[in-house]
Amino acid sequence: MIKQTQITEESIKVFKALADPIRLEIIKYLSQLDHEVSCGEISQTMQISKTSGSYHFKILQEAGLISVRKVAREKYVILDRSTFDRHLTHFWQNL
Amino acid sequence: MIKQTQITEESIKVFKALADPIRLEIIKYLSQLDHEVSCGEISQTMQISKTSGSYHFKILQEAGLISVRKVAREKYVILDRSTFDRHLTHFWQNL
DNA sequence: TACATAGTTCAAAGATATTTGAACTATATT
DNA sequence: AATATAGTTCAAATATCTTTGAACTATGTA
Repeated sequence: MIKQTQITEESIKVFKALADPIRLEIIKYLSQLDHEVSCGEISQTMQISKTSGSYHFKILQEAGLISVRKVAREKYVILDRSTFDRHLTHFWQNL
Repeated sequence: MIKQTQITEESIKVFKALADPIRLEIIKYLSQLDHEVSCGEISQTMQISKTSGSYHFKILQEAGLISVRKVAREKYVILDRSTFDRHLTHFWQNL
């Protein structure tokens, strides 16, 4: 029995998360590195304030597009490609 | 020479267009029928006002997700699957 | 011609999303 | 202990998105 995704809040969250230039740049950056990066490093690279960074990471995380690992003071993020697959690559199957 | 899509207004428009429950329902409906449908029929099916329908169709059209053919008084819409392919199925290639 | 139908446009109102700086928590360093 | 660093939270300001109804254009029909 294969789980069929509906048009859920989940899909909407994913597309909303993708519908912003800063967040797409973050995703692009993460996809090029393909390893964990600290939030601070990304904020610096994107030239955004830490507050703004924190906001965008929360949106990305709640959409399931990144996963987060906390190490002491720092937070490391990495793409969760399975979420991209589910909602983008397999868009028609899940509609 | 293959054209490389940037993180452009175009991508943002597509994701913004997808980030709304009504528009996702419209897309779902169109994908099931797979033929031209009038705007009025969709508005009725979705139970939205014609003004609201007109607004959402414009968003979808400007994102390139539907194409439109005008026949006298009526407007017929159909999905443009190539845009979905470009931005969803081939998301990573175009990033 | 008079009326109906399909869809658009406009501006106002309401709802959401984003940015900002200040204050905060928690950890690290001297 | 004192200071610095990484990140969060909050509320206010701003920007953007969506809905609404009224007025509109264009076409079809009696």
